[in-house]
Amino acid sequence: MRSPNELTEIFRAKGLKVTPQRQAIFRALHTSSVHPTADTVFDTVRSEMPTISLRTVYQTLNDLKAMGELTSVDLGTGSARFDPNTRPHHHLVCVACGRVDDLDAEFPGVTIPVENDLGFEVAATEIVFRGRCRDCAASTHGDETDVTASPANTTQ
Amino acid sequence: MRSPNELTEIFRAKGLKVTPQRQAIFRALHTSSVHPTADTVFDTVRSEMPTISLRTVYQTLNDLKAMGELTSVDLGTGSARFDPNTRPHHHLVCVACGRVDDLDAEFPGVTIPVENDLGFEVAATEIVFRGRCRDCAASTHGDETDVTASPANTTQ
DNA sequence: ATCCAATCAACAATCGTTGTGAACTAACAA
DNA sequence: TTGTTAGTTCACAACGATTGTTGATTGGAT
Repeated sequence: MRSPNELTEIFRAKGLKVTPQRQAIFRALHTSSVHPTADTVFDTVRSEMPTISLRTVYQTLNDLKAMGELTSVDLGTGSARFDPNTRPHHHLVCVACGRVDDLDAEFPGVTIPVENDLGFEVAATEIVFRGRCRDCAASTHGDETDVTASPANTTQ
Repeated sequence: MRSPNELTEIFRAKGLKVTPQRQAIFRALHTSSVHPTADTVFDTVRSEMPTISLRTVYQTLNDLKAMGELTSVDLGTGSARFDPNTRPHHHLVCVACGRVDDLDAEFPGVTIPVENDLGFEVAATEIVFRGRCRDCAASTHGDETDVTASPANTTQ
């Protein structure tokens, strides 16, 4: 997570220009608490800069990703979410509202059991908790939709 | 995992007709060890039934999913993978060849730490190990591509 | 054998994302 | 300031994965 006033140096250091579009996109990313999709960023930025194009949003997001200033995650929600948190962490995905929260925690015990070892070289371990966020859990008592826990990202 | 000869009863029990297409798709799913994409199933079935359409494959796959005979997982590889294993399990995803393997193991320690509790009601926990499968690990020594472990499904 | 609902498959649409190329502008020098 | 230029923006179209539509076909209970 970077403070908005660092952005000038971040871009300059890579030889990239500091355009109003990039500033707005950067700001939109760092003020959003949820992990926005490209389209969400687009909508946010467009409210203050109506002429910006979705293409520019994608391009800038990818530039920032290439610079290591953000990561993108695909949680099976249909579109990629962009995350300014570049440290290793896991995710909480609300199946009701689509909200994605970070979980900064370590799970040292999570390794492939020897009896299941297939010679797989693990580079990264990702844990996703699916369920209902506090708000959705509170507001949906009685009219449960289908939450029957399927083990992996069930595609919609 | 079901044996192919169960399929007649499975379909009949749901009032669905046992068509040659469905038989072929069912067979393709249960003989493949990797988790095939719809397109992979399509190619497999087409080799013995050249007239089948991709649309029918998607339709049947979704029917089987609705019947609880398979699950679909989105591991950020660009397309959904279909998995006849309907019991809770986790996945090993090869970043080099895209292969997906099941991991039938329990991780009882994987719960949201109390200090991170946001009132989230967990319905399912999914763990994805990303790295290189045995074959790719063996064949890529020396010409490493970018495996820099980002914590969550890095979108391509 | 007949009939009706179920099924098939060609076609086009959708959604998220990216390629292209021409117009534009931030950054730096004069 | 102004000019130059490399780096940017953006309208348009393309792309891959998936789904909707629909007319024609067909399974199978009667």
